[in-house]
Amino acid sequence: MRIGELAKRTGVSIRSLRYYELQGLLSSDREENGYRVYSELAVEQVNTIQFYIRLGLSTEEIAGFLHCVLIKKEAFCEQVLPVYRNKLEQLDRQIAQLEMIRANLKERIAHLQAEATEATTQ
Amino acid sequence: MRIGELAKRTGVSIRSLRYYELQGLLSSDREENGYRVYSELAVEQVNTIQFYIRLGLSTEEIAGFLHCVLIKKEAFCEQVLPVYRNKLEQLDRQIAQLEMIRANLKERIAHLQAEATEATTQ
DNA sequence: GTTGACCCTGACATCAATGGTATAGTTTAC
DNA sequence: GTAAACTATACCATTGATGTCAGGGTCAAC
Repeated sequence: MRIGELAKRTGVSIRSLRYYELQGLLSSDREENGYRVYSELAVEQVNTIQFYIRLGLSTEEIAGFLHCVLIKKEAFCEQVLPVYRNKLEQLDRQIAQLEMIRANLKERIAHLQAEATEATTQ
Repeated sequence: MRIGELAKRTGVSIRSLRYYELQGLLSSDREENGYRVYSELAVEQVNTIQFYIRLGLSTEEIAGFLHCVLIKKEAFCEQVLPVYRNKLEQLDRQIAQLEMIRANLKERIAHLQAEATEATTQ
């Protein structure tokens, strides 16, 4: 199939498919006219890429293990777990930071509301 | 004082001070030679800007109420509370999304570890 | 009169994935 | 044989605050 069909069947834009290729996540053969040609497997492959992207991984991180995952089961790809653990730590730090900001913000709001009430009751 | 001294006294880079000016957060007089000149008040003003930035607000959001906050108490600036509430909602959404990703990731990790144990005990 | 420490503006780079646009060649359907 | 639909590459834009560099003034001390 050509890129337009792959885009339709995966729900991923043509633009993104070409980007994945540039990032080494997806390969294609070419017709004589230069058009990209994909096998049926490409559909599953793009779905797999999307799965990892939704898991919060960057294309670069995915590139580190995608090839292995496509030919073996994920559990047999030793590259996967470190990436997962790394991302989890990163996520924990991000969430902690956002929660700290959130707490500060709530405190400010409560403070402002208290002052407003005070002004009203005076 | 000139920009270098303001930078030292606030811990904010010269680059950022000029950026704040561009965003309308900070103003300066100029010497005849074009050098920026700041009053003592600028130190506190920059600290105030930093305070809001650490609270997760963008320079654009800060610009919406900074002028008022600098001359009145925050509680008397009606522009502040909506920005806070808005940011809080946004933060809640962000955190919820990250936590969903985190949960998925933990599940994947647990799954992989279970498979690894299985393989060992076989 | 020169060195070094300041200051100025303007512009590009960063990070990441995606959208959009321009220009041009190819295929398909009528 | 032509119009519509598809594909190709190449490039710019987005987001936001900051770093960094280029090229050039200014000023003080020696």
